[in-house]
Amino acid sequence: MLEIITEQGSARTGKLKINNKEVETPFFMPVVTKGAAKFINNKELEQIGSDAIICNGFILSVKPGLNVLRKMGGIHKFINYKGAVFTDSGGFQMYSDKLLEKTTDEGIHFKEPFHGSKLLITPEKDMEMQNTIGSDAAMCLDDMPLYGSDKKRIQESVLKTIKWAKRCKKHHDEIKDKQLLFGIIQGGTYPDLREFCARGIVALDFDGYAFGGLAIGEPPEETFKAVEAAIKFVPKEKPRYLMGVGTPELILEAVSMGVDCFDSRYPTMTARNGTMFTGKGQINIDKKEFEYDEKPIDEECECFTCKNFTRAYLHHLTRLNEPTGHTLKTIHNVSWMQEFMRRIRESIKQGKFEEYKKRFLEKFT
RNA sequence: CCCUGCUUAGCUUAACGGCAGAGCAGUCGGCUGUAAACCGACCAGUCCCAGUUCGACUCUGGGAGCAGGGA
Repeated sequence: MLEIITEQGSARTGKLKINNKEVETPFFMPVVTKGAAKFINNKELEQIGSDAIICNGFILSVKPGLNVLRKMGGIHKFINYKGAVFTDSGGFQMYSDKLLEKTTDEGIHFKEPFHGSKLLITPEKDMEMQNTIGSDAAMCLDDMPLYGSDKKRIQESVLKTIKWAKRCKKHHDEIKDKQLLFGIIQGGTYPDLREFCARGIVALDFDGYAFGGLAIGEPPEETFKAVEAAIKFVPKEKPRYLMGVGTPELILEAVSMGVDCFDSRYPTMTARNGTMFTGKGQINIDKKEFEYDEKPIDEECECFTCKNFTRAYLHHLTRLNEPTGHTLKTIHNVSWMQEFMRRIRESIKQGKFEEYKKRFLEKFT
């Protein structure tokens, strides 16, 4: 479970122990939806300091399917990754109108991603799925409303999310396994609904708590308002997970509010599109100004890409849309992000988090 | 010197005589629990000069440039 080592204000650093894996908090999980992040393999993810990743239980249960996962000895062995594996429930895939058919009280009716046939995911099935996959931490099936939904819809989502969480918890308890189960708190950007949902979810006593349905287009102040409204009701000794976040700025702010855990496709997706993290802010390597630039992406970065290749070369590869370029860019962004998390943890341990945050934000424009 | 063909945005090209469009390149944004090496915006054009016509990238005449062929 979570062992808190140092606290500074609401920010804390600690160790999350799951299934004899140990992950220092706060940490960032690269998104490994189908068992592979794009343009970077799982060994590379390990090597550059990703102690945890998140896969998608729903997608994996469709392909390669649960039989393969079972026969291949579970997710860790199958994808050859030693760190902690979280799985997402598939609730987020409601966000894709290509996948979503409808939701009922029973569960989510999906269109099967590869053939389009209909597929009902219930909380119970979802628990079986994620447990068969063998992840270290599973997520409850939640009802994820689109950004901009009216309050009535968010209210409905909160009630459904709590109801499903109850069924998830009950079924997960029956399975009897070391796998952790996280409850997800919805509520859009309405503080009262966030509070209501947090109380309802926390009452069910999960191993960890996630804030869902955020960072989907709302302004950052709204994101934080929502987290703030909910996080007060989450027990201190339980890990808190802000799903889908994100950018360095958002992570810093969330850490100072007491969040321990993040995941986002942001570093890998933006890398492919040319956006590179540096200590001075983001740059787009696709721009002509880097054509003759002999510097590494970030002069203070120690990653494989920065130690070996110039901006000019990465610019060139990007222009030609070369897969190797995408790989090198992805390695940089993920490495940079993991180094960023290390520095956050270090600064909390030294009681200098607020100074670190301030200094970072001054330079990161 | 003669004959033939061609000329539309930086490049490759659309448009019965009826609103000059597109792809690539370029510039600028965006990307946040990934069926997304993506999405959006902007920039920019009829080789030149006359003529016919309500109206010309399109038809006629002249010129320039390029390519091929013949002396």
